[in-house]
Amino acid sequence: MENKVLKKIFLFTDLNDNELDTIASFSHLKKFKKGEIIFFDTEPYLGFYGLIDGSVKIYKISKEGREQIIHLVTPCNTFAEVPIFENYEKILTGNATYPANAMSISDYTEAVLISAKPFLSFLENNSGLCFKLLSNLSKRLRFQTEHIESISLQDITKRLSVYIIHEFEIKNKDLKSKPDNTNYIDLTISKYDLASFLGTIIETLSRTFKKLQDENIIQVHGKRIEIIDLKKLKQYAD
Amino acid sequence: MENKVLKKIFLFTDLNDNELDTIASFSHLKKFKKGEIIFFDTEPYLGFYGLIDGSVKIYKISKEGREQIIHLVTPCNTFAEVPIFENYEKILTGNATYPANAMSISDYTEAVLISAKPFLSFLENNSGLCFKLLSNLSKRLRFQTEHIESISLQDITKRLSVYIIHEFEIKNKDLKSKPDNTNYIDLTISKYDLASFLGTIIETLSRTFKKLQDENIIQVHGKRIEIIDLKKLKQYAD
DNA sequence: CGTAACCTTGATTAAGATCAATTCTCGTGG
DNA sequence: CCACGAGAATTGATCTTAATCAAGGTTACG
Repeated sequence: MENKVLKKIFLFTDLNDNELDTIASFSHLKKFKKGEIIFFDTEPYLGFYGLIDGSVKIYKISKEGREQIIHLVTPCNTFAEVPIFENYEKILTGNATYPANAMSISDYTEAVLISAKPFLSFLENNSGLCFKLLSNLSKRLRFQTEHIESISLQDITKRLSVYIIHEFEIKNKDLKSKPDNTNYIDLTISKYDLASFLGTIIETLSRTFKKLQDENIIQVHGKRIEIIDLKKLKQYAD
Repeated sequence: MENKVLKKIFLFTDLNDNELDTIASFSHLKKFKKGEIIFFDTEPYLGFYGLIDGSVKIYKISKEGREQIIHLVTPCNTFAEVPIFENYEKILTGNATYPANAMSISDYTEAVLISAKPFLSFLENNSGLCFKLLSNLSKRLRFQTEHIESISLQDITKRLSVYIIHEFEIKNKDLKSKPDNTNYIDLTISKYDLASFLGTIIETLSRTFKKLQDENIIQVHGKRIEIIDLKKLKQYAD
């Protein structure tokens, strides 16, 4: 694998070619089609992933078959790092498992699998990387704290409003170079996955979209959500 | 502050006296009565805490006043480490805030506050500590993943059963030296807090206890929960 | 152009929240 | 030692939100 692939991963951007070579020696690129499983939460842990292209959902499934998305991974980010540091013994003996399921949710997903054991040795001599990992996990933790709060304390209208506004802000940030006068977002995930991310089911999501549309706050055209009344939407989001 | 106090904190057990002295130089002990606030989620971030004695709840509150406990802290553990690594800039400029609220929930709580900035400098020269922190945050992350799953996908009977069995197992582990033939647990938190931890309210918790009691699975005497039929309880917990 | 995946809409149900009224428990001071 | 009062917990009646069940419509793509 070429170093420029590894370098895409935020965690590795500061590494030099030598260090990247080392990591490349115990990593390999994997490709997944839409709907393909990357790992199950019962599988023995091999290592963590860096997402190069596409998107991935990390999720849990109840006995009844309902799904809750824990995390949506975007390119250049890593996932499934948690087991590496949880219990060193388990990594060495191969008794660690993944904390949740992961599935590719875009047509072409490319991810680098980085082996746990050699990565741990590498990490011992690289405190900068350690700090970056601490930062990654901390951000994830903050995000999950807010996810718990949202699912437990807010109704679905609020959760959806927060999501739309958040996506809208990300889009504006990306486009901040050119003045942007668009008033819509394009959903990057299916409505089924959006429902699961918000902790609900697709029927309820559909009704909530309709409710916001009936109140002239948004206009839904397939995957495009036009924001008619940002102020009212923000009121719902608080 | 004496080093033996700091040494109680799991994160610091491997440090030598010299290192402990350094940490002590930018830490100080604080005491809280039951119900006292340790920090609010709006407050500027000063540093993280190591709990010496008592117990602490980390929680969020909705606009309507409903509370969701994110995490229950037990002695020897740390809390509020997240902001340190999230955004270095914000720490330096004093713009970081706590991720949630923290309140003492036992009569006498003692906690050490460790200042963020000097701790970060100290950490740069101590990779062992870095690894321990990575391990701490990873465990927390795993726990929160399960918390999200539980709140979103499981009904309250299951959540309560899981909690009781978990507490029972902890108790048996602690007592594993002497053969233990007790079949009860004593709640270490108020029922109000238990409800909030399980993502519900006290009335519903009360009804769920009653339901399990009516089915002859447990017997509730105040804070003591007698387990009559562990097998059935495990069925509910799955 | 046919089929499967995706999405919407309606009717009904169920779990748990809310509101309200008591009761229980326990620490404090008279 | 008892009485008081506050906080904690229970119980009942009702309401609300969102899940479930069911049917039909749309879209996209080979």
